[in-house]
Amino acid sequence: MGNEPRPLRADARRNRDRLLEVARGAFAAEGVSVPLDEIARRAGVGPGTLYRHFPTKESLLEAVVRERVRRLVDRAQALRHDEDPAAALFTLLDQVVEDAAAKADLVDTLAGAGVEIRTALTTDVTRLHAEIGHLLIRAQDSGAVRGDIGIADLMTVLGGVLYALRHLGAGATREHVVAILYDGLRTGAPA
Amino acid sequence: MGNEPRPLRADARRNRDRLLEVARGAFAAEGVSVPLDEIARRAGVGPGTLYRHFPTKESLLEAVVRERVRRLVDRAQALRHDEDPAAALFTLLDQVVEDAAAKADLVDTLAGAGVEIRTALTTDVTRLHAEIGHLLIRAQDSGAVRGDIGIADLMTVLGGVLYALRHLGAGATREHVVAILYDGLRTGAPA
Amino acid sequence: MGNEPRPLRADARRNRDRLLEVARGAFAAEGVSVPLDEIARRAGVGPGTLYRHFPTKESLLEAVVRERVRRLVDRAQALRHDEDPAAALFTLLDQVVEDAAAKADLVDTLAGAGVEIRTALTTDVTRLHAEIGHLLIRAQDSGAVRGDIGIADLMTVLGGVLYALRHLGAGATREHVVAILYDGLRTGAPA
Amino acid sequence: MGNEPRPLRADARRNRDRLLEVARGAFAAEGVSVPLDEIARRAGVGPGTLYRHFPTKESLLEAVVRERVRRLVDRAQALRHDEDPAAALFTLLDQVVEDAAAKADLVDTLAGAGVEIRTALTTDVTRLHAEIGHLLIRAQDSGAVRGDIGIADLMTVLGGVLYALRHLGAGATREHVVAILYDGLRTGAPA
DNA sequence: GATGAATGAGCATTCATTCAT
DNA sequence: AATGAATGAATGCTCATTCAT
Repeated sequence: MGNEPRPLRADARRNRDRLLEVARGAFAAEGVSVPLDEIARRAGVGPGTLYRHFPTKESLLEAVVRERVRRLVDRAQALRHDEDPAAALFTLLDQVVEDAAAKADLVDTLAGAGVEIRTALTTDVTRLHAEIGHLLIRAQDSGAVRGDIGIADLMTVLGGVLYALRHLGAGATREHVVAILYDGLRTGAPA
Repeated sequence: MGNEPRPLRADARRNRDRLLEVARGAFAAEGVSVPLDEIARRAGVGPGTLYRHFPTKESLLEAVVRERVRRLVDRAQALRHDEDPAAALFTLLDQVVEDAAAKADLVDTLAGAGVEIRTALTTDVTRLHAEIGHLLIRAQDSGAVRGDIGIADLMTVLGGVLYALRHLGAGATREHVVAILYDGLRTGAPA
Repeated sequence: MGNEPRPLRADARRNRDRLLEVARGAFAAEGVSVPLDEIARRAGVGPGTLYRHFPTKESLLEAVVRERVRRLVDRAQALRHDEDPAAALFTLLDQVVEDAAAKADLVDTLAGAGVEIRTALTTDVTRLHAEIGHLLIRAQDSGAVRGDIGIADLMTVLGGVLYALRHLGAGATREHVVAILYDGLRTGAPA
Repeated sequence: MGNEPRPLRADARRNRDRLLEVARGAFAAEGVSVPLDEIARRAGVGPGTLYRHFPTKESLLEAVVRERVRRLVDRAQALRHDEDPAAALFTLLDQVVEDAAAKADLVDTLAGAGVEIRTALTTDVTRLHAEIGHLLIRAQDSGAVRGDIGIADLMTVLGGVLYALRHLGAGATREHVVAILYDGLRTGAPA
């Protein structure tokens, strides 16, 4: 196809990496409204260079998010055949939560719904859904997780939890928030 | 003190109401970044008229959010002495959820953290917290709701749920999302 | 001609006077950029009322300025036949300076050049020029005031002095500024 | 420290110069209220470009004024040790007048009072005051200039004269206006 | 390939003027 | 005649995107 990203020159690669790194931090800390000029400045390149690597702001956002999604997909795959299915699910959720807790405005944009996500990301998100779905079903089959919910429900709730974690009110703790989610997922809740 | 907002002229009242209505919808659907000019346009008035009623964007946001908060405070107060404390709490949560389900980027901005909330709103939000806190404690005392969480945890989770409901993924249902939250709040969840 | 301002109703007269009074103070203190709404508010009337009396902002400005000009014309006329022509001139200048010293952005707009002055004022300004011109010529004829300048020069310098008085630098005094002008006008300056 | 304004690219330099030129003319002719967009338009650039060079309106004003002030400081310094102190002072005043005659609403804003002047300019203005003050004292010591006035008086009067020159009434001449100022400054004027 | 200057539509806000009540 | 709500053009400033160097 000649369509795959031909290997970049070393300096270009370096710039791209630095831009992603800076963007990750900036979006996480200040939200998606950070000006691109600012990201370029912090990365020590001109805005034109940023543009060469990411032709629109959205494409930069996408790249940042994709990275995270892929990492989660990897983790989910590693847990695919875990012996304790419920533990596997909660371990992954722990990782998602861990990963996103400190992160930001994009993670929830992503996890929340896929609302604004474009084509390129769809594949990765779909795969993540599939992997988590696999873990969910195994956990449900084991009897430890309630059987009345589907993967879409879980993903939606997860988005909400990520959002909540980024907006922990004074006096609230991550542990409590996560505990409520986990207990709500488990069977054994009263009729 | 003669300081109360004297009754508006009929046409002004009409415009103010229309502006609030449009703003409510616009903020809910598109987020707080909707241009004021756009809100004015949709309400069929000039930007100057919007300004006359709401001298800054924040004041408009505040007015929209305040309306909702006050309604919830009223509802909470009506449940204050309900015979079944747990039922009272869940009834209020139902109402919050109902109210906010289709609504808003602001409600969660509100419930989520109080991120950008100014003086005028603080009072109302504080009162809402207090009322829900009262219901929570009564429900905990009755033994039906887990005792290890505080009002801050509940408000934070609630914010997350509202967020989730606004971003229901395809295949997810409001009932399932809410069920997970409610069961997570109840006692009886396994250790 | 039926064109002269028919006598106003008592309340209208009162409003007009109050508006002029407020406008005088506001323009003097804050400059011509004071919003009309603000002037109306301070006068305790609606902007519509202001508009009824002064159909444009400029017309209000004009009215304020005209008042001052007319008072000066009256004073000049009173000095027309004074026994000491030079003293008469300097007395009038004193009065102009006195009048304008505390005043403001309009006086110099006026005195400076007539730059922005419209038809209605022209007559009054012309009369003021004529009166001061008369005093100037008498003072020149008496030998006390330099003969090489004309009324236009004097008016221009006067505008500059008024301007200077409104912008007295720290450490400068009105007396010194005026002394320089007066001495510059007198004969007897060295060749 | 590598902190000096690195040389601009040729095109940027050209734009910056053109903007300054246009701003100089516009402020001079129409006053400081000229819209920035208008200045940009006349310079043939977008408002963003203006912003790149001058991030606020005030900074543009400052730049325009600073240029003039610095030129005058230079001229004053060249006259510091002139043999004829009174001639030196009047020569500088001539230059100020010459420079500003056709110019500007800002120059007088500057000379007049320092009304709106910010930090960056303060230094230059202070230096100009100091230089003119030096010339004034030398001229006074020589006996040719009246001893009862200070530098603040002179600067204030100078501001007024600049103002007057920009508002030369019909029939008035620059020579007459300046002659009045100069003679007012000289000794020998009658008591 | 990199740079950073230029672009220009867009935003929140202001205010002289008009007009329904 | 007074009121004050509405209008809408205009302003200073921002920033994603484009393009000359």
